[in-house]
Amino acid sequence: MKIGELAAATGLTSKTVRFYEQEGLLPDPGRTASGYRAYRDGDVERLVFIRKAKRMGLSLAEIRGVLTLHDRHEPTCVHVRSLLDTKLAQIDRLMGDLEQFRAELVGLRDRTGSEED
Amino acid sequence: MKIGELAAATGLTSKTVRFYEQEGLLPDPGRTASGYRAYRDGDVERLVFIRKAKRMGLSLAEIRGVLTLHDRHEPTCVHVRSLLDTKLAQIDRLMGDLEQFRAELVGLRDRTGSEED
DNA sequence: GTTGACATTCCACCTGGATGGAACGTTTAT
DNA sequence: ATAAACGTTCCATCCAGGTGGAATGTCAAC
Repeated sequence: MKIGELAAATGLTSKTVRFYEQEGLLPDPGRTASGYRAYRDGDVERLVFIRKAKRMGLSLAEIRGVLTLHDRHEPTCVHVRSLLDTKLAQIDRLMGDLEQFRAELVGLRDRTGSEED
Repeated sequence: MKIGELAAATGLTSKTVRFYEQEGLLPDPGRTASGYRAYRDGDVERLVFIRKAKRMGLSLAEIRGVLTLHDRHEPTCVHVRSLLDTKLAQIDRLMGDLEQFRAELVGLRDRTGSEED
């Protein structure tokens, strides 16, 4: 799989894929004889995870942390578990806040909605 | 209320408050005789809202949109309601995704947790 | 065998969201 | 009346996260 195909399969651009590699989010993909990056199916999954994590508000640095953890199968447990627990706590807090914020927006909408255009 | 007090009350810096004003998120605060910005209590609430909205993933431009809507009490209804509905839909989608992502992280944590340090 | 779509590297540039610092004025406490 | 602590403007700088473009190489189709 060449970079353009990977990009198409994940909704990114080739530029962005190279950028992520450079930022340490993707392992060295290996090269074809002619020097093209050669990706495998697992790389699609990885990029999909990165997109998802980004949407969840993680920075690339945080995502790199999670992926690094995932890549080393050896358990660096204490450090790793605390990283994940921190992230989980943040997510839980965010979800609570979102719910509250949602209510505020609904209030705004219904207020404007009470008067007809 | 001077800018530093407002900043302290909201957890921002004076720099950031001026920046938000410049970006059109805050109305002209008026000035003291000596040229200092003079804020009122409502401005605290407004900045707290801005912080919250930022945490929810809204850009400053989007927040400006919501605030502008809030400021004009006249109903620009169609446009405004659709803006809010779009935002609400995004929030709902995000909340669903967060839940799913949370489960993925829990999976990672429990996998690492299965081996002792 | 040439044309067009794709790949490579490298370097510059862009946006959003601030932050730093210089040069200067004001207020408060002592 | 002077120093510290705060305010003002303006301009440069920074960071994250990319994007654009030049110069060049490769591959597939005709």
